[in-house]
Amino acid sequence: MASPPLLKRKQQPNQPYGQGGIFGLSPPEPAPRDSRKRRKDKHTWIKHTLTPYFDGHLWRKYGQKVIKDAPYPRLYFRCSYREDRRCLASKLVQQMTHDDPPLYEVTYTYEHTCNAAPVPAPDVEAGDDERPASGGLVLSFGSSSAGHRRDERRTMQMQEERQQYHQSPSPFLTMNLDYSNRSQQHAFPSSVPPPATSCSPSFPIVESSSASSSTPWTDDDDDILTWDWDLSAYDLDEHLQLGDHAQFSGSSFSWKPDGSALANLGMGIEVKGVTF
DNA sequence: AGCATTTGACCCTT
DNA sequence: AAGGGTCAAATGCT
Repeated sequence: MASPPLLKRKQQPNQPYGQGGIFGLSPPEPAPRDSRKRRKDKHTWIKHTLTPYFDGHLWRKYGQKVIKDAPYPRLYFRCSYREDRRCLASKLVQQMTHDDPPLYEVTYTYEHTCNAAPVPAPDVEAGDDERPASGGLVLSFGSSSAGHRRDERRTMQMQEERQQYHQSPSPFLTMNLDYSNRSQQHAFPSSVPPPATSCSPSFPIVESSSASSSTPWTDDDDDILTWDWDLSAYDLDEHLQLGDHAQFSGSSFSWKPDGSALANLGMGIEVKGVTF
């Protein structure tokens, strides 16, 4: 039996996206009647990342479109709290390279007003696919408890993450942020596995913590340092989000007698590692 | 059954 | 007119 035709409700002329905006929401600005300037008026910022679906916010996909001269489709997301909390934050994700892992350009529009998580800092990025200089360290922000998807996807992501770190010419320091006290979840396109997740808190996502228990980090792979952090203790996500890869150089962190460590990330950010 | 995602149509901007 | 952004019914998943 043939599929019934898709009948789309026509919108009223002179009322773009319905009266009062999408889903009856008013735009954040006083809605000037010169609607032709609407798109330009949007507050947007661009970020390059290797993990575009994993920034500490809960997104809902609402569209996908093939863009002319772009090798990959563009994915459209908006905040899942759009209706509940009148949050107009949205983002579009465009894969830029076919590298492994690929680099994505994420364009954010409007900051989150849902109070679910801070907005990303555009100055902390993946560095446009530039690998850190030799001798530098990379902080890779992953989540240990953000999702609720299938185990097989977790496994796939695990492999993806491993690949990512193995390909780096310089050491990685992986910070596993503990989001167990948050209600955040993350949206992923079906074709892209989500980052390693667990319903239980504080599981490392890259390398197992099978090494000595005397230190909070493991070094069971020559170039990888894995280290769990308790995000709830810091306002770290004011500056860095899940999936961000922030580079900092030099020996700017030190151990403390109690097993914790202090890391100066620059940019005025100082974080203290905790044992687990 | 409820919710999220998919996908073609519609509409706006350039 | 072309390209891009969003809508919303259909579909899929849990």
